[in-house]
Amino acid sequence: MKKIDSAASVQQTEFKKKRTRLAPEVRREQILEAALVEFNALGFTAASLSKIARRAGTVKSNIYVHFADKDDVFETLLEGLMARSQGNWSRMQDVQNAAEFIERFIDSAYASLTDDTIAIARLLITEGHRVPHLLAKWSAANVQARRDRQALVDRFVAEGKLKPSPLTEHFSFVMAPVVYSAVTQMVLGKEQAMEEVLAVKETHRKLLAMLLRPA
Amino acid sequence: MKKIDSAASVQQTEFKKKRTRLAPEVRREQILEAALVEFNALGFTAASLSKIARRAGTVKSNIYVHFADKDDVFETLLEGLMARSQGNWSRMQDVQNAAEFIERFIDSAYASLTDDTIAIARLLITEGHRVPHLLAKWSAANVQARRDRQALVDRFVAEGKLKPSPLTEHFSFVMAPVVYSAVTQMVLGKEQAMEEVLAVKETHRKLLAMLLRPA
Amino acid sequence: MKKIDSAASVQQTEFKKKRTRLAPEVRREQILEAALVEFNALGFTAASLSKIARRAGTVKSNIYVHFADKDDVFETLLEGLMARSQGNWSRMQDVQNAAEFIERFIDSAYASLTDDTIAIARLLITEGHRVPHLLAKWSAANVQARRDRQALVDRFVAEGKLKPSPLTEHFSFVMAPVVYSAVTQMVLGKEQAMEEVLAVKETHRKLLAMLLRPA
Amino acid sequence: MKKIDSAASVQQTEFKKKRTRLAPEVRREQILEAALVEFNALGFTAASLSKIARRAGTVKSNIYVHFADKDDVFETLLEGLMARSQGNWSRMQDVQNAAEFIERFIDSAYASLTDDTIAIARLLITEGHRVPHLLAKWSAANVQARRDRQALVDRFVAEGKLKPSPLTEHFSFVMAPVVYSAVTQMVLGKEQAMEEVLAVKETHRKLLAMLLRPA
DNA sequence: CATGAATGAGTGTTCATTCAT
DNA sequence: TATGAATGAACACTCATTCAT
Repeated sequence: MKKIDSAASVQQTEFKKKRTRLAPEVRREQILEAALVEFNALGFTAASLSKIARRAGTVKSNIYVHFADKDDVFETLLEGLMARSQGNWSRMQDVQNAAEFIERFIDSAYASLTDDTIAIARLLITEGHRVPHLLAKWSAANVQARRDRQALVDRFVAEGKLKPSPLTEHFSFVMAPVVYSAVTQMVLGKEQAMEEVLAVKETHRKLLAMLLRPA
Repeated sequence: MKKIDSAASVQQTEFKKKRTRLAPEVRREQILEAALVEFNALGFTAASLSKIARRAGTVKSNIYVHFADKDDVFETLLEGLMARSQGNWSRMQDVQNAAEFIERFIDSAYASLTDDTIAIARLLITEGHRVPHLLAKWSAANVQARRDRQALVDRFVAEGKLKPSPLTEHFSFVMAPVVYSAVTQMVLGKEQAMEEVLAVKETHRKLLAMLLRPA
Repeated sequence: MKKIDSAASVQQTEFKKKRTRLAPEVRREQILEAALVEFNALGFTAASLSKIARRAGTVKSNIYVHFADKDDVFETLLEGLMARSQGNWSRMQDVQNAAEFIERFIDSAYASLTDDTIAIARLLITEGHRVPHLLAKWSAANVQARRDRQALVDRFVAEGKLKPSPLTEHFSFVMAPVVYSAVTQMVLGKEQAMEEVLAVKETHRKLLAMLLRPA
Repeated sequence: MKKIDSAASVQQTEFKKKRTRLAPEVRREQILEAALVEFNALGFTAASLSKIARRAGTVKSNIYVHFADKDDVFETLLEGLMARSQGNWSRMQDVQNAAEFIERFIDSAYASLTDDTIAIARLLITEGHRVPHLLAKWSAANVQARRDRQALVDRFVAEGKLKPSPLTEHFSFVMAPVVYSAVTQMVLGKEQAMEEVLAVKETHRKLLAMLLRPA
């Protein structure tokens, strides 16, 4: 069985590190950071605590000082990522017209395709079933966010800022090309996907202009 | 560590099955079928050959009679799935007008969101890095397919059957809502995703009508 | 923490043994034999499967081919020992008089203080709570055996072969010095306990003569 | 592997206790008390210092302030128990006759079957090999005690208070039913053993009356 | 082609013990 | 004296893989 390495495997310095004592929050953060890399590269099962520990500059057993078990590391990680990755729609509240709306949306939506977001998305797809409660939470948060955005759009439509269309009626649809871009990145890698993602982004922008701008 | 079970766990028949000798192709197929279920439910690493074997009605070591190793099972599986899952665009060659084009596209695209397709997509996302050569192959095939479709669309546009727009210029964009639907199914499960998927499909249909129908 | 070795620790021959394939019953028996030694010397928790395996001439993982887990090894072992260690009272059925009764009883009772019996007794005391169902089974078997013996004694008393006394009325009491001897062996070891055990045996014999012989 | 819990598991108070500084002797005693419970319930190896510490209201590492290591805790504990558990034969010095002798003996012997005594007995049986020096010490003390009692009995016999018999000649034999009762308690638990223990006690009393009362 | 015994490398987890504060 | 972070050595258990039958 070919072994798949965790992307850039950890340095194998021969020096025996002295035991370094860190504040728990610091250690936790380091471990979570390492866990993100490993879980994301290999998935939950294939990722090993020893490697995570080594990447975090400590040893396996020390992980158990800070987390209950492997699941706990995973859940804590995913929870943190989720909290951080709440889309930022507050900036859309006060747009003046469709052009501005589109510009802000496209910019922030495609800017959110960072490594972290891709990571969390991938983990949700591949390992979401492991943490149904988190999934439920995330799902609920998403439903709410979607509702908020829909309300916002409805208001803009009522105010005549946006043109009504099937899109404004079911506005979560607007995320489809963003998700599509994310998936492309997941499968092909950031580099390989770049070209297509940029093309998608531009097409997305143009189509929104067509669809949303009042006559 | 919580164990995640392979959905409906394998029958535990108490009878000791006599050794049954099958034609190699049959056994291979049985094993691949079982492998699909397990790999899809658990991912490559977490899936175990014993369970696959049991599900296929044989024993672990017999897998090695038919495949080189676990990777080989996985690759063979993915290769087969890919071959089978080539979208069917041949039926679009002879459409007479935009309405027909849209209808056929929407129908076949959303009909392709079967368990199998979702399975392969998920495996590509989660374990694609394991089989870079397959990924490359699949990627190349996709690029070609995209090109073909683009050519088709270009022709229809030239023939006046479809209205030119940013969408017709970058037609792979049209797959975004389908991919979005697939991802929704992956994350939420078929049941939970149903509603949103149907809504997306309808919105998709309506928007295509707006965008593609010549004036 | 001082390590306590399993009595005579296993030979450390440097030769890499070829893999030897044995009939499952043979392997099982070898493993159980080794397990008896280790469990008896160290107790359940302190005994390790690797050592048991090494002592049995195989490797840890092979134990899992033949047993479900450590508990299974333990239970199977204890069950086997119990089955084998049923006291042999059948020979007492046809004694002609008190002298013969006493002789046979003393002989067989103290002859039963073998290493195996001591081992099982010790395991019952130290680890019995681990296998409540076995304990219950053993307890039930003992109750029954005690009843049988009591009935036998009652008959002999009725026949005038034995003199009635508080002892004949509650005959399980007769085992007390045997258990006492067993415990002495457990605590002091066979060698150290020998003297006391022999003295107990003789005193036991004499007292039984006093108590059971009809006037 | 089933986990065996320490009977009534330790309180899980959520409050973070402030560090409380105690006089060393107090802490030691608390730790030993907790250790008795845990060692007795689980045996030496299976008992864990963290649980002992938690039960003692402190933390694992604090144990090392008061004891050298786990073995030290165990030895200290056993030593203390041994010192405390010396049978009380001083009250037998001045008995006037066999009846009184028997009464006092039976009462104090069976009264000694407390949880503590059972605990120490069990620990001696299960873990005695861990502390050979203590075992030797205990053994020597026992030999001496036995000799003292024998001397006492010899005197009573000479004084005509007790009737000579094989029992008076090898008087340690008299402890056999007590040990038997202890073992019954160990194996079956206090509750389950009660009935048999009481019966043994009465039979013991009656037999002593028969054997020791001068004609 | 089929099987099940055998095995080494690995995993998550626990635990006694150390150390700096 | 008290604490909690750190660590290495173990352990039970799993699994892909091999091999003899």
